[in-house]
Amino acid sequence: MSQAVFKQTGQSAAGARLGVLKTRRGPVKTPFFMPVATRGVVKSLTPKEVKDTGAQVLLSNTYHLHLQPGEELVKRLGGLAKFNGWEGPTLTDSGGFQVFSLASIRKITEEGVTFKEPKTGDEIFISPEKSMQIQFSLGSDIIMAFDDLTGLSLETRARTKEAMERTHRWLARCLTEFNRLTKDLPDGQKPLLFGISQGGLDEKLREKSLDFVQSQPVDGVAIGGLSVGESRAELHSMLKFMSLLYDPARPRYLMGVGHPIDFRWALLNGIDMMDCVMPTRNGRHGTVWLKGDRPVNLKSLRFATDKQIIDKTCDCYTCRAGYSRALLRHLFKNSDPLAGRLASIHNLRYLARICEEI
RNA sequence: GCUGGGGUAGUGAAGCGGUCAAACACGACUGACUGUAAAUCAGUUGGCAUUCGCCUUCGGGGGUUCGAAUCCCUCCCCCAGCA
Repeated sequence: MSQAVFKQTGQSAAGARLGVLKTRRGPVKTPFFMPVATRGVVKSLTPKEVKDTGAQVLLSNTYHLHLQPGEELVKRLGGLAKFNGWEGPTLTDSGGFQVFSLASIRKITEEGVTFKEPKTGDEIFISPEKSMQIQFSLGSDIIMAFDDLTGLSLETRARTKEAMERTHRWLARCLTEFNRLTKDLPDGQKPLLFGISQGGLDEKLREKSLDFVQSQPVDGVAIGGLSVGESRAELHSMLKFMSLLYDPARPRYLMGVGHPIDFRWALLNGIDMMDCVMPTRNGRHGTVWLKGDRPVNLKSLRFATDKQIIDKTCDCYTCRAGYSRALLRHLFKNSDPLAGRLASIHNLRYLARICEEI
């Protein structure tokens, strides 16, 4: 762990932490939201469009980029930033989420996880070491530990403790490999490494996991294993519980949360950074947020003759440029990709503004 | 005018005597989406009732049959070829 990666600079009137996270591509202001660029780009958007929403950091994915086009190719092309044109820092997820989302095609052993891609027939093995190597080759600025994430169904719930313990063992291996890979880099050029805590909806496990991760020389602490199907009340209650357990000196990253209501709650409970597919996926599917965290589906018939912009209080490109709800509905109904782009921009700006205004 | 093919729910298109309110696709409407197997997925889509169900439909009319979108007669309309 390099010294003073994170510095708290204050607290918002509402109670959110304000601070600065230092990365090798420069400092970023916390709190911040990371748009998801799984395959290297935020679906359908240019880097400039993403940046103009106020985004500072992008999230990309180890698993997907390893499959296609492969980290060696990305490395040869100069790393992610050169490859995709995003000049700010990029955080890469470790492939851990795919242990959960691709549960039906994967097999976990202590050594690592084997995935059998149904589309390509490829068999992919990812271990903690392998995940570090891939992320390092991709040129990630914030590397995530490879974790074992389990769901909430009865049979997976039984695995919560086991998954947490394995995540801890794997974190140790990640650290060793990370140190090996980065030992020759000067301090300012090292990527950061974040550890991930698990524990499901069990407070004791959560506390134990946070304690363990924070005992390790990681640059940041991530909360994994939430937003996997639990109720809002359960999510909020756990976030409140954990808010008293964080190391004040390190950034806290809540993985996968992006519904504005949960987002605000997290910020008011000590979280500094988040990512989520919701603004972009829902945007592409036609749903945008209105002031008050109210989602509306632009495809709905009731917008057919609506001359208003999405939200007159919004300063995103889509709203400033004056695209009416009626036009957006028309574009959605005709499958014009511009519709999803404009809605994604609006939703990304919506979350960025929460960070700026909370 | 002759010969052949065809007219099915918003559209295209199956069905060719009962299990047909009628496959499937598209369209339409509604909903879902939280570290992206997701520009995706689910439900509804004749009327009424919306729980069993009831009613009216497959170009029009008339037959045959216990029973027809499906067979026969007739009329109307489309398409192709020949006059």
